Amino acid sequence: KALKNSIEISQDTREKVQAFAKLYNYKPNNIAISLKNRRTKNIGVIIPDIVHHFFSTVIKGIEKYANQRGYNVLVCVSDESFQKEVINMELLANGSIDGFIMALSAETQEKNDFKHLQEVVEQGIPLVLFDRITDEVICDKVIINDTDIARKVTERLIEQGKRRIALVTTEDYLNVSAKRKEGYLAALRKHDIEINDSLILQIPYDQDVPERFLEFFKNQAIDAVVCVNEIFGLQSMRAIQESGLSIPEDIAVIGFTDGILSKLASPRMSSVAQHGDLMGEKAAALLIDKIEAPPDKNLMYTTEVVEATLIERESTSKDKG
Amino acid sequence: KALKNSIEISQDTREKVQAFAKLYNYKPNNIAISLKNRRTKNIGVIIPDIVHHFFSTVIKGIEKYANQRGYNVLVCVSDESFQKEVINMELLANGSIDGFIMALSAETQEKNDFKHLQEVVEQGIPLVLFDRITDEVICDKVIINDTDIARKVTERLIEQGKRRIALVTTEDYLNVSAKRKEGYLAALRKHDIEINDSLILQIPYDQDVPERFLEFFKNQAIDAVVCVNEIFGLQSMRAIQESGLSIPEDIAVIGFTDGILSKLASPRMSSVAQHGDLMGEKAAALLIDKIEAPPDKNLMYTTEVVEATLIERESTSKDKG
DNA sequence: TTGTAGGCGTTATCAA
DNA sequence: TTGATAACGCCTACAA
Repeated sequence: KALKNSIEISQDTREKVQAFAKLYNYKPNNIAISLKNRRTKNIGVIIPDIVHHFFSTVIKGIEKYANQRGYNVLVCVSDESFQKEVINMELLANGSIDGFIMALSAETQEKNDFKHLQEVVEQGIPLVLFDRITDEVICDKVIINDTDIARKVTERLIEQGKRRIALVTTEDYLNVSAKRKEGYLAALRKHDIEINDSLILQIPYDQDVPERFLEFFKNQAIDAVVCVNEIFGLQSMRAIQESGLSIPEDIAVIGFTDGILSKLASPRMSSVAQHGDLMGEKAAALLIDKIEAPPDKNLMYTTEVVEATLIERESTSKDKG
Repeated sequence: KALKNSIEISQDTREKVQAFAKLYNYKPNNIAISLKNRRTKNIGVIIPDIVHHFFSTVIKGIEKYANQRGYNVLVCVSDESFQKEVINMELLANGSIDGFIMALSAETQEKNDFKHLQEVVEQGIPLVLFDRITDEVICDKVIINDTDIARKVTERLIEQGKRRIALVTTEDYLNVSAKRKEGYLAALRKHDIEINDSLILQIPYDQDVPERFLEFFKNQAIDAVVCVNEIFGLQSMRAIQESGLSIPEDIAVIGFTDGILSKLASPRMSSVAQHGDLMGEKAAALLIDKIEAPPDKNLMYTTEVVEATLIERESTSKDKG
């Protein structure tokens, strides 16, 4: 009490106690406090890969917000592996953290197995999913309007007179890619443009195959391309340039994830900003609110949608049509 | 004991106890174990910025190694701020972690104030510094051979017939930049090339000023440039290209941090690989060894040097002079 | 205003 | 083999 300046204690005693504490360099032990309070003030974050700009941006957002509210962030990387995701969750769920924020690994999405998540939810541990989510787990979620922005972006290209618009994407089991593809198709349909499967290039996640890009752009007439991430965007740009075509005159390019790559590409790449830091902040806010809410009021789950925005740069022409 | 299959317990009782534990979904509480054992199996990592490719690579290495040895990783971002670094350290030092791995914030290096580190060391908490280190704190360290590789890289350019070699760097208080500059100067001296201050462009850390690059390359004869990081490398390439010069014929470019940016630039950028993942692993190994060593054997401190390597790509010519 | 006891979930120790 | 008890460091309730 003296240390906490309680008014129950005489000024005199307080000073003495505090002086003594300083003298002996006393610091309350977090672990003991955690044990006592049954809360650790740690939040666990599990992401597929930390080296990707989008995910590190999200972590930064989580970290920033969580620190403000007195929480620390425990980061685990699943490395796109289902098994690592499960192991990491089990490890942290044993009392190391007060709640989880996570994006599903590719393998988890492929297998469609969410038992580990269900279990955590049943144990009453708050969980927030972001970006790579699933409808099969009921919990708070933070996503961007993937379908919508992909549709808008595609329509923007159509407005500019583009007709043979390609899509470079990953495999469909990644829900974000699937949604972006949906938006792309919707835009084409709306404008009565024939859908052509040969204009869709599907590359397995994180596989490095420059030849496929080159082949794709060399062998057919394309006047614009939408890529579901930054790396595909840059690889497309390179392939286009190597084919002797110019950007944006011959082919316009739009990518997703507005990171450093987009800004420093030449020409600078138009890109959909996913606002990872904002997503991180929102996810952390949802999580900490749930953690700190009285146990009875924990029944409502929200899905927050962060509005993605198209940043137009030199890889698309600025004029309307 | 029954849960841990101790032979002191009869087969019969063990089975009963374990069945019961499963039935009630019993999981030992990490916090209580931590309190009892006086160790958390957590390691704290404090870095200036997580969005930089180099740092996220290091985290990945730490994370990977630490997990293998049963440790979790608590990440804090100092955001290049002295104050945040201090706060984060104090927060974690109160029993949340068994040891620290960190790279100093720019501000800390500028102020040259390391009291918070000294304190932690005095408290007996193991500490490993990497990349952004200081000689004033005695602890384990992991660095790359900055001076050496910068010298080699510069000499490589000289071998190729380059004479007016520029350097793009940050302010000198960042020890890595200072060392790289030293290596650059050493190479010039060794080959009797006059040192010209106007060939050194110094940009404050993380400041975005494309004009300065343009001005720098436009207004003087330069035939090669060494950049202390990837971003400066790309900005230089862009400025050079915008000035109508070609890479590597007119100006050869070499960057540091061999990340995605280097690989996806056009032309692909030659770059010094800092092997962040390896640095992370080594740092984690040093730290965990110290944590787990008997308290008397904790007197020797090592500085591990990871050999940086030059990855030659299209932004420098392959031939020798 | 101050001191003491009990408990958070483990594990180690010792007695039964 | 088994069961009881203390201790890790803190906080809170209650007694003095």
